[in-house]
Amino acid sequence: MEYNFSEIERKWQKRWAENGTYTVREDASRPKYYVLNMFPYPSGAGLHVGHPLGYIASDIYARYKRQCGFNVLNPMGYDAYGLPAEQYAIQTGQHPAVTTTNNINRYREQLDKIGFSFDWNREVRTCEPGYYHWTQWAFQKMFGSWYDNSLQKAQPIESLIRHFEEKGTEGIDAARSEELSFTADEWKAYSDREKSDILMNYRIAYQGETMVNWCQGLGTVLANDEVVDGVSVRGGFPVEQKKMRQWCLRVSAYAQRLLDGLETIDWSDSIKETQRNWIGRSEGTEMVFRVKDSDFNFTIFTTRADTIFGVTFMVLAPESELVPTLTTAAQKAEVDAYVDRVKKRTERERIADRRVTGVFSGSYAINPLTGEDVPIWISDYVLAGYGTGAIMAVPAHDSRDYAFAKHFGLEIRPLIEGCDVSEESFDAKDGIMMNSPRPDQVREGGLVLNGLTVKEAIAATKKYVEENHLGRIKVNYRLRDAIFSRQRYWGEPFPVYYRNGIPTMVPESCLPLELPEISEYKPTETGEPPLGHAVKWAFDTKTDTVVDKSLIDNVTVFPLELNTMPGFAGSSAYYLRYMDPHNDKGLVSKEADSYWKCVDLYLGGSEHATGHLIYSRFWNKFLYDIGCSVVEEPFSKLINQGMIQGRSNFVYRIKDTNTFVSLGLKNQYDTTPIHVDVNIVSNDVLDVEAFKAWRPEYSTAEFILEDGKYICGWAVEKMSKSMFNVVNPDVVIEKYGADTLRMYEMFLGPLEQSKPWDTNGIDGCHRFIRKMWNMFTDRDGNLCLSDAEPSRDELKSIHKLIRKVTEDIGNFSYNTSVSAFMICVNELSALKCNNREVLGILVRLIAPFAPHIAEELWEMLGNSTSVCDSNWPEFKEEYLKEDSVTYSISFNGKTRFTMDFPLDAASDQIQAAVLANEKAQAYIDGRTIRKVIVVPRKIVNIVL
RNA sequence: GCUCGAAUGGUGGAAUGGUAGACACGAGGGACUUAAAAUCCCUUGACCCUUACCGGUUGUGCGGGUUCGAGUCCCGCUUCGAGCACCA
Repeated sequence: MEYNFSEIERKWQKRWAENGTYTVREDASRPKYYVLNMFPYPSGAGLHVGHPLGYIASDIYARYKRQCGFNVLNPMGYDAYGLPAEQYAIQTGQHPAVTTTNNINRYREQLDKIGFSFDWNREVRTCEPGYYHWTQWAFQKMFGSWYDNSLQKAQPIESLIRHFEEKGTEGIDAARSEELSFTADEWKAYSDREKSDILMNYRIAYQGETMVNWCQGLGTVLANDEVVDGVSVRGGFPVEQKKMRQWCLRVSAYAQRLLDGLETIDWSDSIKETQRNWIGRSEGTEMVFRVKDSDFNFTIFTTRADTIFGVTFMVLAPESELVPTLTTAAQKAEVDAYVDRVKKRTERERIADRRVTGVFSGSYAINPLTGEDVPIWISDYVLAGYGTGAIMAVPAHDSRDYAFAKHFGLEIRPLIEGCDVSEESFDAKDGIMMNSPRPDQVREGGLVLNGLTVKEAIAATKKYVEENHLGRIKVNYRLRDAIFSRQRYWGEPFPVYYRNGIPTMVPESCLPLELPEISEYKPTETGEPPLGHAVKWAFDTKTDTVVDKSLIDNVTVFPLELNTMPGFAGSSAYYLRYMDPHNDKGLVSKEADSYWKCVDLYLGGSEHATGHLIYSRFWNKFLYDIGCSVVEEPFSKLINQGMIQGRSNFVYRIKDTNTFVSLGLKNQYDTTPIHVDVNIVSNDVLDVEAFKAWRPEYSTAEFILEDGKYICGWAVEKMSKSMFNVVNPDVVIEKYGADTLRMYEMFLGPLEQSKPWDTNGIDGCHRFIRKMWNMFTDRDGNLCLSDAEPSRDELKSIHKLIRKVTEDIGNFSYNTSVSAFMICVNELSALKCNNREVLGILVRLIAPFAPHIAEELWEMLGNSTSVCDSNWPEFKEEYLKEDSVTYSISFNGKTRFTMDFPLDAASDQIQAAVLANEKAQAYIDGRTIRKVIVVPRKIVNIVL
């Protein structure tokens, strides 16, 4: 029987589906294991060979865990809302739901061919009402919550209202947008509108007037992680800063917990570091500066309190609320002009042009330690959104302050011994402090830092500032709240209506609030988001139903929200939904959640480090606070699989001809490299006939060959259609089968590393699979197995494999385990092994990697159950034991010869035997032996 | 600028401080074959010695160090990649 992979693979894929082999249920008698991939956005281009890399890796792990006796949850679904489907809809008028469904079907078809162990009964699609019901529900819960800093936990908003009614803001430590202060009586006197506005200041999902990243090209606002270098990640359109009323999520409230949580999870250092950077915790001091000749004072934030004696000016952000207050009449015109100019600049221009600009406000602040007057300047190098939007400038020890001081001719006062500030500032946090003013020059009990190290000086200043009530120790975070509205159609609608302008939640019983049909996917003429086109988009509070907009009377029928939620909304809690995907009473049942708890192994690309992986950690922490998720961190182990890049091939056309010259000879001609479809190139050899047929203009092409072949050049580039380097897994499966594809993708290199797809090595994997197949059958293709006792060599070989593969899967080192399979099969072939027991072990070991052939062979071995339900083979050390051990004998660390010793020989016996050896004497040759080192089972080193 | 990674043959990549280059590709040679494909066997870091065998030198980005012994550990660089970035 020949190895007919297409028939075998079809047969088993069908049988798995029919038998529900991968259906999983909660089972308290078995330990659980939850494996998850980041679910894909089903794009129109379908899968290329890079997509399945992570799925294969996690499928191997899932299958392995199952064979180890775990009840494994390995689900798959689709992140179905997104911009490309909507952009396509704008162009073609095709409903995004239609294109999305088509794309999903295509993905499913491709995925099924690879032989994954997904439980498709648990599939989720973020765009389905049954799913986004719970996205909307979570949003409402966040709206109905505030964050109590003293408990470090989300609380129901009702408890805050109660507190306001009893004590006003007194004694509340809440995460908030702005510091507010009012009494219980004042609270009670506020109008509904005012109360709503005040509560927005505390809610976890809130509406706020904030600076947002507005992208004209996409017609929507974007989150910080969706903007890179001042342009949108999708489309590369310019992004500007604009003040808009938007829904936001108070992610910043969770900054410290998001940071602390990193210590408890098994993620790569680089991802953790990226998240730490993004959260940007910075420990420093807030100091209050009085304004000269005024009752006014303001607060600055600094991490270098020790440099207080080097302050020679202050700087405010142009957007700072302090600017109008601190600008003197004389400076007003100049300041206004400057602020105006800054406002007009887009983020992009600000980044591109970093020339020093600024203007003097006319006012002076008083250094709280020295009493000295320092001028207050305004400049856009200070950001309004960070710290207090105001800084104390120390040009000697901060490069930005230095550049500013040089430009405007301000004083630069060095504070660290031996530093040279004539050319640049000395920013390093080391050295010995100097130049503190003498105690008698400043206020009584003045601070002197001379002679201290920078670190000591920071601590001493902090202490002094606290004790003298000049400010306080403060921790700042760079992490901002997430902007949660998008002016787009293809997303979750907000379950919100506007009761006389006050945002109000539709009752929970009305969820899901379904996305309405619209006639056009563009913004309306009045600039409203696309949902402005929806006719049936008003909320009737009498009947609790969605009704026609024409019925809006603002008495019982109100307009519904026109924004939709961003992409990360639907992907933030999908892992919980997989636990209980058909539940219509809740996101996830208590039982399912307490059984599956959290994702044990999560695989996905590192590009989600500052987006999805922050948002879903935040989202889960919130659900944990309100008792809907049993663990605080959703993903206990994370592996970032690398990207598969394209490997492009080139042909070289001689200028102004239709003649192509092979790589090795191209230097003899003047040539232009041209991308050629990698699918008509094999091992860098061009299929000349296929090339002629590829494009009409090449039908008459001529070739200059080397050794009768046309050799193509190559380069590693992004996998993309325009480079003709996209490889479709279907094509590979057609030619080699899914098992070969799976083995080869793993063999390509370490999972976490990015690497180019290179078909050159795939034959090796395919040969290996055939070779394994041939071990089970004789020359005529008949099954030929022996029931004899396995030989010692066979057992040794197979147990070496058990140990290696078990160890490698644990480390996700799949490329080395594929090698181990090859070695073992070679060894067993050489031994002409056809032993039923040994081959049974081999089949069980390879089942996670190449499940189709494993099932087929497992059946041929006479088993009636799926190999998925077999046990993982047990490793026995005893089979690896040898009679003797070969030692390398080294002299001064250089290996000269080898010797065998009995297995249990003691080191002194070994020493004696080596020294008695003739060869050893030749190397010693009269020199004194200083030392003899015996490394058990490996080496004897004689030091002369 | 700060932070985190990485660097090994023609290529992808292996190596708990202990024989560097496993395994695979490619290349070269051979067997089988009318021929090709497929399959199998041998060689394959560089250099030197040798008719051949045997052998030797050198070798993991660069420079030091620790060690009997370093691709691996320590110190100092170079280059590449990633993240953050007027974040005070």
